[in-house]
Amino acid sequence: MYVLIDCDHFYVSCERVFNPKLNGQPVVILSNNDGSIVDRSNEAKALGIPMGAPYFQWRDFLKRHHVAVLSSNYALYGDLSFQVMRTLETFNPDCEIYSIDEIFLTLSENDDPIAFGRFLKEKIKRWTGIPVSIGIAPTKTLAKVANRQAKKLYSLDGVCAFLSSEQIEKNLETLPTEDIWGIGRRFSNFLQKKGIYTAAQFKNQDDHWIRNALSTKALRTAWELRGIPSLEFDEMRPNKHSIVISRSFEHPIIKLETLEEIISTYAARETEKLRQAKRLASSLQVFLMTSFHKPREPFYANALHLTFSEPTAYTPTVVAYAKMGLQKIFREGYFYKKGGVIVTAPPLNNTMCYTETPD
DNA sequence: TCTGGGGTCCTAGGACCC
DNA sequence: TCTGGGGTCCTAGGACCC
Repeated sequence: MYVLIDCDHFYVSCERVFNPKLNGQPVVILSNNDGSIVDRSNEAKALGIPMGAPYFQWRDFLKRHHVAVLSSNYALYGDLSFQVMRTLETFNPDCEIYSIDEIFLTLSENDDPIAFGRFLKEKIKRWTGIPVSIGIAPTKTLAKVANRQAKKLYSLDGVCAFLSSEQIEKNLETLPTEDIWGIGRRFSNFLQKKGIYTAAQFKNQDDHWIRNALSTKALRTAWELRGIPSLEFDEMRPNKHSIVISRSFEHPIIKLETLEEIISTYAARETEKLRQAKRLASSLQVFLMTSFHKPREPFYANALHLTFSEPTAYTPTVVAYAKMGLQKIFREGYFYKKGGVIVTAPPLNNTMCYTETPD
């Protein structure tokens, strides 16, 4: 059996650990530039505030309803995430850290799923202050579904285990395709056009059809929904393959020189990250785009991939390449709203290890 | 005025080689 | 009519995730 532990409205919960006055209050957390709402408490959700909503559109509403509004503090969230993960590892070392607020682990036959889930939930809350919900099922994808139920049905008290195929079937019949883990908006729209609206319908489709019409990944998702484990369980967190720094600019930018400054800063910061991780970048991608949200203005987006002559973490080299790429994709006369630099740093091996360079 | 940032995996197609 | 075929590596782009 697979167990998925998912922290409840994680960013809000982190803030509450350090400011208990926020308990029971409606709270929202804003994205980097205070651009949009990236997390909200149950109380805020109950007011009808949607996830991802642009802050400026909701500012007055939030004020009127006395919603606490906080800028995000990723250093804090990273810290608490680490504590939650470490707590879990003391009870079960076979953990797969899936994201900042989710962790998978496997359960042996002998354990009572519900009792184990309750035990973990209580320990994490007591040791870290973070509330979690727990889903338990025969596959990771089904554990996701169970976790959703655990959050939704108050009577379950945060722990939901799928212990029979009847129970699984019943849940999949009411699960819309767009809420299946691994099926996004694009695929879900496509499926609906074909008359497939629920997870139960989806999993019963022909294998060849799923593979050809969607993807091999979607096929694996179907198997998982049928109860056949088809996703890997990575106990060892794989090394990152790429590092991204990208930002929406506060104001639209027209001039190349301004963009050059910004892109150079991103590139320089990435070399710091590389050296911290003791990695070398083999290539770099720089991208640039105008706003998605201005249908009347001309849209332009472009990206360029450049490979270094040899893997590097040397700031001047990376900055020079980033600038060179930028100059090639830059077009006069557009209002640029977002840009970024991605460096790809392949998994570690002996020859690619970073060693001190005069920098 | 103002709409997030950081990731993964898969595939099709081109370049190159024998 | 038909112009070699197969393997491998790389990249761009699309789909998805939190």
